[in-house]
Amino acid sequence: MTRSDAVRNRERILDVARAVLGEHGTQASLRDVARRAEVGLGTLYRHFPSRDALLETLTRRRFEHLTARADVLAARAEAGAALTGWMTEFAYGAGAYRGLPNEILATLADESSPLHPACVALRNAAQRLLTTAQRAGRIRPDLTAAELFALVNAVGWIAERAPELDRRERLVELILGGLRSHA
Amino acid sequence: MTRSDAVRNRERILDVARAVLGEHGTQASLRDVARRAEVGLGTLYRHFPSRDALLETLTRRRFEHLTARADVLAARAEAGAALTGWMTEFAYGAGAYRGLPNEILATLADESSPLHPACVALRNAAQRLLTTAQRAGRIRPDLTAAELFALVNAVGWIAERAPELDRRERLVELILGGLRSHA
DNA sequence: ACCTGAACACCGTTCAAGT
DNA sequence: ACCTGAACACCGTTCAAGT
Repeated sequence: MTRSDAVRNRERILDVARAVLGEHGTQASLRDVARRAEVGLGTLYRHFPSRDALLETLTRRRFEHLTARADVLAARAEAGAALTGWMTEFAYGAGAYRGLPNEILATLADESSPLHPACVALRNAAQRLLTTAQRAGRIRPDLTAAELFALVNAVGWIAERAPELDRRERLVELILGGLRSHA
Repeated sequence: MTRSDAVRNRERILDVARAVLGEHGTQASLRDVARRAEVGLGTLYRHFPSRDALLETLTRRRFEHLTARADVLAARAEAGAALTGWMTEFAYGAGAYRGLPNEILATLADESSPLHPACVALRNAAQRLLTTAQRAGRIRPDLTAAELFALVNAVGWIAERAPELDRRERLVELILGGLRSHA
């Protein structure tokens, strides 16, 4: 049986973590989180043994939503529009915390991370949308899911460090349409 | 007159820094650099008051070369090919140290950094190539230099954390040509 | 069953003391 | 004119001691 003070601490940590990571990004001080949650440092580590474990809990819902959205869009929209829409939603969602696009791409290559499965699920969602769009002849057939996934994360990466480039749909459109003139 | 031990220390620090940053990227421990250079920690800080100051010295030549290359390519090649070539060279050059694309984009918004002028020069070089390519009708006229510069840095960013995506020319081609099918 | 904070091994940065 | 390393204020992570 989990003690009531334990569940209360867990909630406090998560609430504070959301605020602190929202302010300082994924590299925020975990000590600071423990302090502001008025909880011993060991308590934070007991509930979340690593930064990625905490991040996994904070982003789980959002990631699951994005994974599900891929299939919803694929069912409702035309293949090209579905991919465009998902890329935009993903670029905004993955930018929830500064440093998250970085974390996602890094975690994809780190099987030991508790965040790994969620990232793989996201990449697989991109893969399904991509295959459909390619079958419909809307996306170049040589594009791989790894490339697509890297590029859409790059959109989030760019947006978070160039204030004048924060409109994700614009960057998504540039990448989908290319930089060349089609006159 | 600068003392001979001072110039020797400076060289030692730079040699070691090249190795350490090559191994651990731009976030490498400066303490580690001082230790391996067999130099007091204060000596490192005397020669390079900040991480960016050290980085500026380490990358100056490379950045100047890339800035100059923009004009060489513009003079020799057709406008579209010049831009493609420069983007590829830039993506490889900016990836000299892990974390450098990140640093470049961040520094562009930080006027107080000793690395700032070099980054502005690079962005201006991109601007010149872009304008020429747009006048020649090869690149979409609504693309801004900030967008182009962010995207080419993103190529380096992607390449350094996705081992299977390390061929910069492929990523440059995807961004220039777009993801859509042109069948 | 869980909480706590001291302890350990790191960091970047500054600066008084030395040569 | 320059070098040195202790000192300060941080950090992530672990773990013996407590309730």
